[in-house]
This record gives sequence, C-alpha cells and structure tokens, in this order.
Amino acid sequence: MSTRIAKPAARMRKQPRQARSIATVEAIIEAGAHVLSELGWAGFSTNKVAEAAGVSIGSLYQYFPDKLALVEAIRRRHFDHVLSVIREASAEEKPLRQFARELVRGMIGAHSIHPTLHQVLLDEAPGDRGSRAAHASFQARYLEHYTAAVAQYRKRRKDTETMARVLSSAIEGVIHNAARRNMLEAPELQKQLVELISAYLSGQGVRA
Amino acid sequence: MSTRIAKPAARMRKQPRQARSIATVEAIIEAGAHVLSELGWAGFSTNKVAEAAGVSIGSLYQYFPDKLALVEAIRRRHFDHVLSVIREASAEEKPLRQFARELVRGMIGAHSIHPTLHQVLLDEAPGDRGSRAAHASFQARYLEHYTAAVAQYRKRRKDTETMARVLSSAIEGVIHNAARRNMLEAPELQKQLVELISAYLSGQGVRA
DNA sequence: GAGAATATGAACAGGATACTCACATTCATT
DNA sequence: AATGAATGTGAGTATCCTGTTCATATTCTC
Repeated sequence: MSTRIAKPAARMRKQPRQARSIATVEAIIEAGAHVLSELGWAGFSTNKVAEAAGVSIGSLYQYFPDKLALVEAIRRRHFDHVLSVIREASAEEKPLRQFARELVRGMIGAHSIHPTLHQVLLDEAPGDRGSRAAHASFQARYLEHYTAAVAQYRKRRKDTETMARVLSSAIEGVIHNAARRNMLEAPELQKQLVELISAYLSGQGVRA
Repeated sequence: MSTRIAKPAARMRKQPRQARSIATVEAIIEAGAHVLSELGWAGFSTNKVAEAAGVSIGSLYQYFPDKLALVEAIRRRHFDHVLSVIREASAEEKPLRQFARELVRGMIGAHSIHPTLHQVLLDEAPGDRGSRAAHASFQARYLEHYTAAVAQYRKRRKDTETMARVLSSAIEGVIHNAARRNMLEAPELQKQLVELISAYLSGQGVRA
C-alpha cells in the first residue's frame, strides 16, 4: 500500500530501470528483512540473503555497494512503515480507548510479518556509516508522536517526555515478547495491551 | 551476598578445588557476562572472554568444556539473581505501590551491572544443549511470581496469566530501553515505571 | 539485431573462530 | 625440602565463513 512511493535514491550502486530489476531489488530487501528477523545480525550474510531472495550474489552487489547499504535499506523501509502507523493512530482527536486500540492494532500489524526485525534493527545491527543522522531522526520523530499522544490524553505537563519513552518502550517490550512466543495474534493479549496503555494514560496516579 | 551458595556442579570439565581456581572460574563467568552484554552474542568469543578475565584461553577450557557451557553458567547466575529479586519483592503482603517500588528498584539493580545481558541471554544466545529444561523452568518460575503478584492485587480471575506476561514484558521493555540510553538511574523514569505498574494493576478498567 | 541492462556463481583473499597440547608455575602435604 | 597434584599458559591448528569481484551469459529495449 505504502510501497507505492519510489525510493528516493538510497545509497545504491546502480539505479534499477527495468521492471525486472526493481522486482529483484525488492526481493533482496524483503529477503534481507526476513533473514535479519529470523537469524539476527549474527546470521545475516549477503550470501544467505541472496539465496533467500532467489537471486545470485552478483545481483545483490549490482545494486548495493556493501552489506551496510543493504541493512540501511531494510531499516529505512521498516521505520517508514512503523512511523506511518503511529502517525495514523494519533491523527485526529479520538477517545483514549480508541487511540489505544488503533495503536495496538497497527503496531502488531507492523510486527507480524517480521516479528523480531524491529528489535534486531534497534539493538544488534550497526548504525554506523552515515545513517547516524537518519537513525536519530527516526527515533526523534518516533518519540515525537508518542509525546504528542501523551500530551493529548494526560493533562499534567510534567514528565511528558519521560512518559512517552516509558509508554513506547513498554509497548515494544510486550510486542517483542509476544512475537517470540508467536502470540501476536492472541486477542486477549491485544486487549490487555490496550488496557495497559489506557490505564497508564488515564493515570489515576494518586499521590507521588 | 547470594553468591555464597556453592555451584551445584554445573556442566564443568573439572571442579575447581583451590581458592585460586575458584577465583579464576568466577572471573571467567563475570568477564563472560560483561562481554556478552557489551558485544552481544555475535561478539562473544572464548578468546575475548579469557582476555577480559585476565586469564589464558587454556584456563577457560580447563573448566568449561565448550562455549555453550560457559553461556549456560552465565545464564544460570543471572537468572538466579533476577529470580531472587522478584521473590523478595513479592514476598509478604504489602500495598500495591510499595510492591511496585520494590520491584522496580530490584529489577533496575539487577540490570545496572550488565545492562543488556538479560535481553541478549533471552534473544540472541542459543539455548540448546540440555539447557532447554533449565531455561523453561526459569521462565516458568519467573512467570509464576508475576502471576502471584497479579492475582494478589487484581481481584478479577480472568486473564491473570496474560496480565502477568504483559506486565513482565512491559517492565523488561522499559528497563531494556532505559539501559540502552544509560538512563537506568534516572529517578523520574523509575517513578514513571512504578506509575505504569500501579496503574495497570489498579485497573480502573471500565468496560471491556 | 545492436547495444544496454540485468543476472549469474565459481573463485578469492582475508579473517575469525573454537579448541588442543606440551610445557611452566604454584599449591597442599609430608 | 620434596613430590605430586592442581592450576595456568599461549602459540598453534584446523576449519569454516565472510564480503566481494569479475568474466561471462541471458534478457530487455528500441
């Protein structure tokens, strides 16, 4: 759906021009995400990715100058996706519970294809070469959306940013854990996650 | 403090008898935890561990038959520690807020030495060879304590176990994330985490 | 059918890894 | 002080993998 947007020239060795090569590049990125999620950064090798993509190594290096460029492409795609999910959930003003439900549904959707990709991208995969800026900017925008949501449902001005961090990392923790047990689709889990978010943002916090 | 208990014969090649060798083994495990936490499973090599421990490779292999036995020793030690923390926090009956505070303090303490060890142990390090049982048993007891705590503060019988899972993974998520930013000690974070736990367990849940 | 785009995969060079072993050092015991 | 056991050493081995290239083959566009 959102894959419609043409890649604005990531760090590539050659731009794919024909439909064939576009499909190849897409297959490589997709396979890369799969390998990364399944085997982790330790098991992420260019040869493996090429094989998983049903493509020869040579083809991979025709478009990606090196391993890092490939990870960056994967990272970019995934982060764009996640970002759009949060953006949508916190778009218009809606009741807290509805926001929570949409957020949970969206986040789970974003993780159900490559369950542990997100964590691997954040924890294991190196963020060096030039992607520093992109990475930081993602984190910033990510937190930004959460902060806005927190501010909307929580009157108290203090600690808004900390709350956003706590909220986002809690959600990620739950989803990551559920992904490991193949429990992402369990409805009672989704319900409880919604509950957690609502309860925290409702915040009948009593005394400090 | 709790290191007093003699190791009940983990999978070792030779039992250390003299004080010297006991210290060596301890240094190896400690260095192993450090390397694992710092470099992840990908960077965890026996040579690196030996060097970090200030000990020769030969000494390492004198006591640990292979790499996996070493990880298992590390895992065992860390899990025992974490388990004791939860046990203590949920020991006697105490008000919800106090329980939350103690739990948070304990969990943060357990993570502040080797911030990402827990996650690496859970996600990256292989759990094969014979440790399957030990691993599962840890998870079980881990969840058990959380379930008991949830049951204590939440009247509703339904979903108790799911709630325990959600709670534990949320807490881990927050702590893991904070560890990555060196924010484990930040008091406002601890406060918010306590808030999250209390709010969720208070559960002014409204309609489903 | 010409030339460009695309795809192939065997081969290479380099590095890292887990683990051994023959030997040196230090301990406990008499 | 002496002896054997416990402990420590680290250069070396054998193996496996990795990222990457390149000469060649196939397929597309016009």
